[in-house]
Amino acid sequence: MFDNQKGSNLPVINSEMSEAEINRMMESACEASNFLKAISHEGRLMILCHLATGEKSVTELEQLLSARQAAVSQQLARLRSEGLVEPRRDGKTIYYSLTDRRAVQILDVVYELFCKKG
Amino acid sequence: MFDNQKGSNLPVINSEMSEAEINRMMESACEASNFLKAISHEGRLMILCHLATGEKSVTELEQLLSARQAAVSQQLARLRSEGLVEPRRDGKTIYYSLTDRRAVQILDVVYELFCKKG
DNA sequence: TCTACATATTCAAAGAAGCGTATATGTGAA
DNA sequence: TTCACATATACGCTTCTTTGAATATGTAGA
Repeated sequence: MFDNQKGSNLPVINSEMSEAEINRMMESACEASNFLKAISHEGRLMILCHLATGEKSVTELEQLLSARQAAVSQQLARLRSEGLVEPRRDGKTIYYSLTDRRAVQILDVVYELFCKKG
Repeated sequence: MFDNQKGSNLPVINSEMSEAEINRMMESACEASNFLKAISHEGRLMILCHLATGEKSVTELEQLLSARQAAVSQQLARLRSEGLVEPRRDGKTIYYSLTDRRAVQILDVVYELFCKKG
């Protein structure tokens, strides 16, 4: 039903692909699934959404998410280790901001698909 | 850095939002994260990619993924329960196809971001 | 220096996810 | 009906993820 004819730009995967091409594809799938795992967590998703409107301190995020300090900090650590966010220290507080355009692009689509529907 | 000024259509989340709006947003985030969890698995991601080129039988998918029957079947069950794929029986074999345009759209972006880069 | 505050890290416990083996279901053909 | 094939499900096991509690680090100010 929703296949390539319908405006998708997805690759055609066929049996003529070389082993090298298959391997590259598997690697990409692995990379992509790690990325998706990083953002497929309600709290982390909300953090990314909030950061999309500009940098926020950890305390601000705690309040916005009604979550505990340790939890938010851990979620930020995960996002940091995936290279999706970046800390900036100003005195005692640390501000986080998005660093990865991929996060923004996916977020855009996700928002479009899950938040704008009736 | 990557905030709304940069072409993103993400919502501005501010303190003037009503509680109802916040709740709706939390619900959407939950729904979205379930969806993302469903596709953030290397095997399921590959299944979706393969189905993007047209329907495939379970046996075909087993071969394409070099995975065992039970594993593929379980992954399909998960995708089915999320409403992302749909089975069609023809005799003894069952063909799966994509049913959710959201999967295709996300896949498109993911492919763009993870497979087309240098 | 000591204290308070903001954030990070560690670690154990709880929970969820994925996998393999075995078994069940459904279908067509003999 | 019986058999073989395609697929699905159940169950136990292992591994990954998330969380809370406690503790550590880093910074500013007294």
